Amino acid sequence: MHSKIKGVDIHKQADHCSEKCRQCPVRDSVLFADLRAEDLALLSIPINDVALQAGETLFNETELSNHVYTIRSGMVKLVRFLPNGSYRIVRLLSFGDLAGIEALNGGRHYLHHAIALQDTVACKIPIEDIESINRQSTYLYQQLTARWQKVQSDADVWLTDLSMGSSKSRVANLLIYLDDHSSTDYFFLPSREDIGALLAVSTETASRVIAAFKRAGFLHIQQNIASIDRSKAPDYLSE
Amino acid sequence: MHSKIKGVDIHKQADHCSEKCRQCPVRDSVLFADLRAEDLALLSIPINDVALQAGETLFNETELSNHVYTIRSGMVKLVRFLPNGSYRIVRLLSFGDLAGIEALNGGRHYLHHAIALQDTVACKIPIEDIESINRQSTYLYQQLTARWQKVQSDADVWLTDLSMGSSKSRVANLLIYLDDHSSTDYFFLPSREDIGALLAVSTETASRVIAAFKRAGFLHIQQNIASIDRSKAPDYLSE
DNA sequence: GAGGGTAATTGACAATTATCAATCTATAAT
DNA sequence: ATTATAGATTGATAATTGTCAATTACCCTC
Repeated sequence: MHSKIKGVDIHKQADHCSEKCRQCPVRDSVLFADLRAEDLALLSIPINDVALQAGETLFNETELSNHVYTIRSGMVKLVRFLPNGSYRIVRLLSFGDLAGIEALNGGRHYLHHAIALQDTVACKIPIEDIESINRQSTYLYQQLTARWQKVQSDADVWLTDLSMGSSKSRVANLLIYLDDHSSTDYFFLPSREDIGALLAVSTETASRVIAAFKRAGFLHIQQNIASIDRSKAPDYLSE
Repeated sequence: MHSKIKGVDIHKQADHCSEKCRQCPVRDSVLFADLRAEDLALLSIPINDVALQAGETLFNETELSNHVYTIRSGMVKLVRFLPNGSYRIVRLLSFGDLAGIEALNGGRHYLHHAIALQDTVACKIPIEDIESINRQSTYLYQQLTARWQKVQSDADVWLTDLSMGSSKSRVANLLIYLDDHSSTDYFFLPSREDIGALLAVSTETASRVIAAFKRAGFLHIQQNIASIDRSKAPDYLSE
């Protein structure tokens, strides 16, 4: 596990949000997509971008949950540590996802550790802003419900495609998942240790299967950049 | 898999909801807990109870999602079928949980099959009612957010306690989960096939572990009624 | 370019689990 | 009570996966 230092805010000083959000390049697909201009004006508390390098922590399970984070680029893993010291990655978040959504339920702290898998930029939104908008209008609720809904369906994918079946089918499903969630024809391949924690298999098993997929021509790797040839996908998917 | 017929409505005729909900014995802990009397009066569409026997279906994945269901007693399994014919139980719902919560996101159909594990009573609530209340007041949002939040934390439990580690630790964690979610000192023990689908292990493995726990005195069974002696819990929990 | 350190790969073996099959048990119907 | 039936248990074996260890590949710094 490599949980390095906390990511630093790009914009150190307070920064009135409305103008920034109106110009946000991903506004159409993120949390405030449906907000009218007058709703945006309600935001008085600064919204800052956070840039993380691979391995840096977005938030810890124990820390006060005063913000949610919209992922603008990159990828974040949500990690849960177990009493015996092992850990599991329970979800991956990418473009448009909300990290720390549980903060909206009034809890004191987060449910996971959120750690960047690769270089990541996130928009840090104070909970107070969300609640302030919610008091004045109902436009956010539809967006928030959609995010919650995605949490559920992502969890279902994890439980059915990535947590059962043989190690080969799990790894194959993970590669397809990563490829599907990439906007390019290649994607970032996590370390073998992370793949193990993603799929609940040992690091060595993850390595063996990845190596076999490379030999079979199903997977190609250059550095951490990978691509798959679906025509050579193994036929035991979902086994 | 035994997915029998659809459960029948207890109250066949339309039934104005407000009076009924005010008298609902579980109102304090279910969806409408925070509603004031004048909000309850907004409910014009009938809300009916549904009684299911073990094995009966509450809803299918393919059916139109026009209702959510508050579980008032009993237990429901959420099942996802895989392309290859196998299936997995991705969650268990009991007292106070909302089944079909994904209907609130405007989708056409449900994400799972919901099947009663034991005799179950649920309160069938039209989506239109929820939306109608939401247009007039914000009291429901806090309740709904809490339910979504529970979906997330339940999924985390599934992924960490019930989907990784040895089969023995998974079964032990399941027994503790079932015991914790029971209001009595005993609980309903699912069939070995269902335990297998819950934990992503084979039916035979589930049977072997259950039998071993019985021999060890950790688990006691009479019919489908089970209880555990935590002092005899195996020490490899969360392994 | 050389060296150091971390991650990945591979091997050998042990442990766990799935699979196939048989037997046993409990429940319901006759 | 008897029998039929489905579920539970158990056995034997094969397949998969984990574990421990060694080796190799790769990246980063100097």
